[in-house]
Amino acid sequence: MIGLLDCNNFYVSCERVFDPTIAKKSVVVLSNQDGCVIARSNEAKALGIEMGVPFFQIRALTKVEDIAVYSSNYALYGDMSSRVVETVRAIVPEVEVYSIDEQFLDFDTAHRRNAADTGQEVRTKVGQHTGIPTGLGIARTKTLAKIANRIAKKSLTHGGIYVLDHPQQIESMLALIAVSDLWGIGRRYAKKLGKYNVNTALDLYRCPESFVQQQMTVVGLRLWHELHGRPCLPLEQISKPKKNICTSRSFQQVQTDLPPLREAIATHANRCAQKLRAQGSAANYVQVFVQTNKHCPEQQYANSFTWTLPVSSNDSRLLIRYALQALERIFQPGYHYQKCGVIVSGLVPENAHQLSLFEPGTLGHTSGGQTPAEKGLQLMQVVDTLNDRYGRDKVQLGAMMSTKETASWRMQQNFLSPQYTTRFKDIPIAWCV
DNA sequence: TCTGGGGTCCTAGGACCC
DNA sequence: TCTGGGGTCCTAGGACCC
Repeated sequence: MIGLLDCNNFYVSCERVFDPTIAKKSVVVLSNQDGCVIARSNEAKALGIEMGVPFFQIRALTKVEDIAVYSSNYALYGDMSSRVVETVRAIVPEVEVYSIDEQFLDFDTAHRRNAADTGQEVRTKVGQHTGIPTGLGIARTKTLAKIANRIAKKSLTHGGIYVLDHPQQIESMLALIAVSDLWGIGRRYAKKLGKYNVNTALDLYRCPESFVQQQMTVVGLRLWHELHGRPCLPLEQISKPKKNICTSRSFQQVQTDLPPLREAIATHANRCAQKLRAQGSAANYVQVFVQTNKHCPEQQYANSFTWTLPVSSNDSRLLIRYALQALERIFQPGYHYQKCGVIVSGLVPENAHQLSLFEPGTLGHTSGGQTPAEKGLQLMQVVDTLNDRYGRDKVQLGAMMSTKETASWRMQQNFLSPQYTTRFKDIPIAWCV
């Protein structure tokens, strides 16, 4: 049996753990730039606040209804997520961390009592150790576990846990679920299936296999088998290294000049390099993109440029250099830029990268010393160690740093909670920087 | 008139997830 | 005035190989 453990209203719950005064209040958490609502307490949902609604549309309501509003605090949520996973693993070792607030649990290899009892123990311990409430669905496949989890959360009578196993029980539950609510059915497929009068999960369950394959390819076929209790999606305990890494942000205010864009791109390129080093990868391609605000009626512009690096790299200095050259190629004066970003791709293991024939030091000069690439890697390791200990970007490159004139691109976070679990990193080490 | 039979790699576009 | 930021997989078609 497979379990899906899902943290209830995760970001809201994290904020509540450290501020009990909002335990009973309506709470919302906003996306970056305080743009959209991305998490809501049950009370906020009851007020009709939808997922993804722009904040400005509900700002008045938050005043009237005395709703607590938070900017997203990913340092806090990431840390709390790790604590939840740690607690779960102590009871059920075979775990797939699916997202920041969801894990799949393999109850079969846990060699425990029945899944429901073990699951209840997991929920209790997570609550005790972290203060985060959870819902748990248990079934024979991941897709059915997702459904069971929905039932566990929606229905108060099941106390946050639900086991979905008997065929008749599965069919009667599938009849109550819209096909669009299935894991793997998005807007497009829901619309397409609707044309064939396939509206509930049970309708899809009863479709012929050939129809599903024809209309939804092999992805849909897997979903269909999973609904019938035949696992097609294995538990993936070891997270695979990412194949692309992207860092992008909207600006606090639209930007028209090159200098603040250079600063933003340098900052994003550095973050990409950090993420690469964290997973032990190096990139072969660096892509930079810029875009204007598509919600505005004014003249639009969006463009990107991709460099192929001479050697694969995760050196912040090299990635910044290429990223800035890419920016120079696509920057056009006269536009109101709203967003920019850096994508690195063609990722390879950092220790297996292909040396360039022309890279200095790679031919005939390596006997006694290190190549520049090796030296660079060491330097980056030192920087990472310092920043890990003293806080993000305590040591940084000049290209990332702002002057008074260029700082207006940086993020808006008007409702940020304290770094409750990582606060010591805020202690400045100014003289070291 | 007829015009083989395999492959690989890359990219763009479409679909989905949180 | 104000509208997030990441990712994955699959398929079709084109270029190219022997």
